Formats: sequence, structure tokens, C-alpha cells
Amino acid sequence: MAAVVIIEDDQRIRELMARVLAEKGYEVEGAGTALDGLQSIVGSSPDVVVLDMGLPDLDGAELLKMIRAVTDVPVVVATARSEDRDVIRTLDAGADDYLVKPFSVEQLEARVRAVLRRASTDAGRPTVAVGGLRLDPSARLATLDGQTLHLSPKEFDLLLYLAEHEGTVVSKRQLMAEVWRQPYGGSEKTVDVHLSWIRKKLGESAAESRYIETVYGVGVKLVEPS
Amino acid sequence: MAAVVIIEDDQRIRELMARVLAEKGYEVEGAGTALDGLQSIVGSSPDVVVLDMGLPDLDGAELLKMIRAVTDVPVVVATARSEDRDVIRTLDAGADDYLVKPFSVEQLEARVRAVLRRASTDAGRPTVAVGGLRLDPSARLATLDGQTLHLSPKEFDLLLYLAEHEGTVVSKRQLMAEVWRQPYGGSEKTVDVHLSWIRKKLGESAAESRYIETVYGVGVKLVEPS
DNA sequence: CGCCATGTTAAGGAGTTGCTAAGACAGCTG
DNA sequence: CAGCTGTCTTAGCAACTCCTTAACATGGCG
Repeated sequence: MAAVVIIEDDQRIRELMARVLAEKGYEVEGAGTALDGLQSIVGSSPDVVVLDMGLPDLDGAELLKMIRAVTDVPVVVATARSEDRDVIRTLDAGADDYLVKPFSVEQLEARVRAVLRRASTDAGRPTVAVGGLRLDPSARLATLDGQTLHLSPKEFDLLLYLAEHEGTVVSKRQLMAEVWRQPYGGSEKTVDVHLSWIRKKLGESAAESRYIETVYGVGVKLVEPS
Repeated sequence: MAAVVIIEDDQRIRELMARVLAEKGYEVEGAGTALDGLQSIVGSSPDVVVLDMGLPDLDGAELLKMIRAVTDVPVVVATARSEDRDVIRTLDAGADDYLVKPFSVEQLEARVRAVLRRASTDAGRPTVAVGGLRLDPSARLATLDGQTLHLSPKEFDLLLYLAEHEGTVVSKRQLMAEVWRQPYGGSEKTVDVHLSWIRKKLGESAAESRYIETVYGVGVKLVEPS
């Protein structure tokens, strides 16, 4: 079963979280300070880290950066509502998901599970095909009618997400949250720009769409061209 | 079941480890001094050795060298946090994995199991071929279009890892973890440099790639040249 | 027609990568 | 034991790619 490190200074909360996750079968290790947390991470190589941003000895964003400098382990951050503004900075610093206090234990468990699922499936995700478009996540290879497409990282991720939701309308906010991993604040214009670039590479435009269809006021969807 | 020799001077810790591993079905033998440890290794031919670096009668690194001079048995070293700096040197001296004290018994068991798994698959690894490139792990022999390639140890390991994941993008951090056995802190620039050297020996460069392809922002992959 | 969502293009800066060179270190050899 | 050789790591610069922001154009919808 997966191993979790919980970094949270309030002992009561920490032990509560630990108990809940332990009951679900996770192997849990708790830490009350940033330093202990880092030690635990390095020592135990956990599969997920749950990190409280309000630590007494070090700013949570700082710690997150340190963790990121050292490993790719998925991190779920927990913030108090008052620290809302920092959420953007937090996610920029490399968090994989977040929780806003007060949160229920069900939420905690759900996020941990979601992050784990993402991490585990990231490697062996199967190739997606829509019409003449093929996307192989493990090789990061995109082809259109047999021709290799040169896509930037974000372009690939974005197109992959759309392809995995073929035929479903996806809002730009959702894309900012899922592809950019930035549920707050991120400008949705960025999505427009990337979509435009992808369209160009697919040999289409918004006026003459083949794969990428805009649904005015709602979002976009990827469809098989007719 | 696999046999383990534990070399640890603190009797309490040694017996704790022994009991835990014995419960898991390992055949355990303990030793409190370097000399006893060597005797046990030579006498019992264990499948794994767990070695505490802080022995009273001999420096752990010295003992590790002596073990290596005698056998290829996998060794998991346990170090105290203060000796952190030496970890790299320790691994260079031929350790297969390491534990940082204090560690949980679960960690101990996990590392032992991991090392065993690696060792068992290490032995009979078959030759890998990608295009005109052939890598024979057991003979440590690399050839390109029939011509022998002179690769340094790290270069060989790195190329082998890439070849075993042909067509899959591998991140530099992953390479640091898997090839360098250093999941934390290692500079990823090192990977770049080694890749550059390998490319030169393969008769290619990043600008004109044949086998080794860079995927910007993600990692590298080995592919059959077209 | 006016407002707002969307499309497109351009430009700047931030971040990533490639490669050379130099230092550190171990093992070997004379 | 001094010097040589091969190897690995670190540093640093140049070149490059990418993402975002801004600005302007277009087009839908009331």
C-alpha cells in the first residue's frame, strides 16, 4: 500500500489525519515541523505528501520549493481559508492538489487517492486516438495522419486532456485547473492562445474547425472531424 | 527464502531488526562487529547484507570495501543523519541502497526486498538492442553497428536504462533516482553532461539526434533512428 | 449597434538544455 | 609514493524553447 507523510504542526489534527489514512490502509508517517517533514520524506520516500502551509518554523511555500528541488513526489497542500491569496503561489511552487481548511476526512482521503491515481497512471497511460490524431503519453508523441506533430509540453498536455474527454465540452476554468493545475487566478486567455497554436499545428483555425470546436460561452471540445 | 546478514553493534537494534525480518520469513544472522560480520558473510553466503556504518572496530566504508573485494552480495547500509554527506561516497563504495536512522522496520523490510528484487532481475538481464545499438548487461558490452563502443560505467548504465525503456520518455530526476541511485539532491546537470558524452560516442549531437531524443521540459527517450 | 467572449499575433522574460572546461578523486603503474 | 589515466561532478555560458502578457482583430448575441 502507498506510503504517506503528513506535515502538520497541530498534533491533534495530525494524529486525526494519520489515523484516518492508516485505517484506509496507508502507511502513514507524521511530522510536526518542516525539518522533520523533510527528514521523513527523504528517509521514507513516500508516495504522497500532505503538507500544511501554516507551519511554525518555515513558510509552507518555501518548504514546498525545497521538496520540489529534491523529488517529484506528489504533494497535497492544506491551507486555511484566510491564506487564500497564497494559494496561487502555492500551486505555482509545485503542489499537485490542495485542501481548504476546515476539510472533512473524506475530502482528505479523496485528494490523496486522486493524486495517487494521477501519479500511477501517468506512466502507463494508453495512446489516445481521435480521427487521424494519435497521442502517446509515455512517448510524448503526437501524430496527425501519420505525420509527427511538434507540440510544446503545455500544448501536448492540453491536447491530451481534450482527447481524453473526446466529445465532451470542457470549460477553460477546468482546463486551467486540470492542465495548468491552477484552479484559482490563472488567466483564461492563456488557454485561448495555446488553443490557437494547436489549431495552427493541426492545420485548422477557429473559423474553419476540424478537431477543436468552440462552444460559445461554455468551452471547447475535441471531436472527430466529419 | 532469502538469507540476510545484519552487521550492527547495538545489540537491541540488531535483535529488533533480526526479529522483524525473521517474522517476514527471512533467514537472519546477526553480527556485532566488522570481523564477525565478514565471517558470517563468507560462511553463509547471504543474499543481502544490512550494514550499520557506525561500527566500533572498523569504519563502515572500509568494511564495505572489504566485502566488495570478496563478493558481489547486495548491501544495504544504515547511516545516522549526521553522516549525511558520506552517503554519496558510501554508495560509490559499492552499497546498493541506504537507510537513514532512525528508520522504521517497514522501511528496513522495503529496502531489503527492493534490493533483492533488483539483484534477482539483474543477473539474467538479456541483451537489449535498439536499431544498430546493442547492449549486453552481463558482459557490459556495447556495440554500435557491430563496432565496439567504449563507454564508462555510468555511461553504460545510463544508456542501458534508456534502452530498456525504449520509446518512453524518462525524466532526469528519474534517471538520478534509478541510474545514480540517488533520489534526492543530485544535480540533474550531471545527467546532461553524460548524455552529451554518450551522444558524441554514438556519433550524434543534440541538434542532430539519431538515438537520443530530448523532450523539452520532460526528459529524454531512446528511439530507433529513422 | 454595443458589449463581451473568443481568435490571433507579437514580444519579453523565464526557464531548459548542450557542451566545454576545470577540479576532485580513485586506481594503477613505474 | 609521485605521476598518470580514466571517470565523475560541478560551474558557467550560449543557444534555444516555451509561457505568459498585452494588444488588437474578429465575431456572436442581446
